[in-house]
Amino acid sequence: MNAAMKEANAGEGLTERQRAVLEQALRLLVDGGEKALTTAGVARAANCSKESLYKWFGDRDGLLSAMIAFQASKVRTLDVTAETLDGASLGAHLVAFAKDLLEVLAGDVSLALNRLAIGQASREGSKLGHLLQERGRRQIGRRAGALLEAGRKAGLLAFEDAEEAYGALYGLVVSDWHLRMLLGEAPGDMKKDFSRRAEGAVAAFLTLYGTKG
Amino acid sequence: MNAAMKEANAGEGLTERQRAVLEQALRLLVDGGEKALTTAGVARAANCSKESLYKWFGDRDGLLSAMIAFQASKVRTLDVTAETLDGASLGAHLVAFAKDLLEVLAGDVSLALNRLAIGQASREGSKLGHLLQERGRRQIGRRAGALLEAGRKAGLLAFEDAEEAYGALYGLVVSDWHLRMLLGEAPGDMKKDFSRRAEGAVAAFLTLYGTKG
DNA sequence: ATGCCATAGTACCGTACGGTACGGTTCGCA
DNA sequence: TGCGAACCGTACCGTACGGTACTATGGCAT
Repeated sequence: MNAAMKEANAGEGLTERQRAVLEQALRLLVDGGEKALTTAGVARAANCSKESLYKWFGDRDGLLSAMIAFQASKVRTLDVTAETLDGASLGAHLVAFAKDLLEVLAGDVSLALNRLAIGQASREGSKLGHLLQERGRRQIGRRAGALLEAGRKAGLLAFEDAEEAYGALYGLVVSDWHLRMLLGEAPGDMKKDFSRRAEGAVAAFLTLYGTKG
Repeated sequence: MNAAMKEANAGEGLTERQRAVLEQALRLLVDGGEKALTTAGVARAANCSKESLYKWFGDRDGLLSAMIAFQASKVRTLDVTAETLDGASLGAHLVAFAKDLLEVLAGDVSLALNRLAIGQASREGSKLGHLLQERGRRQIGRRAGALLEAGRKAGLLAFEDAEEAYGALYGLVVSDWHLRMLLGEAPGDMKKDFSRRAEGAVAAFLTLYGTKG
């Protein structure tokens, strides 16, 4: 594996070593929160030197940004193939999307990064917040947008503003669960309800935007 | 004003002086985030001594908890009088509730306290998170619950699980706006849409749970 | 007047963190 | 084999914060 290969398959301009370091940093963040994410701690956990951290990422904020970008680069939302949709398959796709959304939001890495970005949102013009928004929400929003658009093209959904319809779907699926998990409510207690919750939310969404009613 | 009076009209066991100090602490938090909320900074801003802070609130976490409890004690949700509801007044009440909800969530003190609690959620068993949840959400949830129950008693709403119906209303109203504001998106850009948003959400909610359709 | 209590202001201490500098080691390459 | 780059481990520095101690001051009751 030459240098070009190393740089290529990361999705970002990162070497394997740097990705391994970011992985350890994420682990630290998940386990102990932002307070545990010290430069010395990352260096110790990843068996690298602080000097290398500063050389690679500039400063602590650069490390945080790199962690967000790295995590986002790992979560690739596979685009739905534009197959022919009928009522049942649209419903199934929507339920699958809803479950995935809940699973992603309840993931410990996602929760930790959201907590990190929110905690830093007051200062620094919320740079991390915008990064997280851009890298995370845009991706999953596109998948939903494509799905909704396909449903409309197939005559199964009726809406004028796709953004509004997506907002309704998101709200029905997530409600205040995300905030509650961010505030510390154990996700473990909730995960068993994800399926039921996703199905109920999709049923309500189809009542609002489906053409069958 | 005697000592008993001082203690009485706060809603918490706080003297006027202590409430004034907490007010300054909230101001500091709103302006500069958690990083700006140092014991020395609070003492300087409130013209009090650090020793008094520790005497009154124990330690820094006690100060944070007191800030949350104090702020919650200020926001009293006036319970709706159980008047006779018709379709129009129920809709108006729901829209008013939705607007209030959005206004509260977009308030800078609310955002700052939520950011604070979320930032500390990883460690300490999320004590602040539970406190915020208990003091804030329960209040507004009760108001919504009473309203929904009144609507059902009047034959205007149909639902089996009030919690589920409330979750749908909340999701339709808030969607991901709260998270976006927590991540730093300027609330100023959104506030002008609150009315339209509240009305649309209530219309969708009535489509789902109203008895007219 | 006098003693008591609460509190402001300040000085102080220990610690922990961000960031830098330096010696020693490994590895690729000529 | 020798050289240089990258990097690890550690030591170091300045700063800032949480928390404590001490003094001074003003009000209040006896």
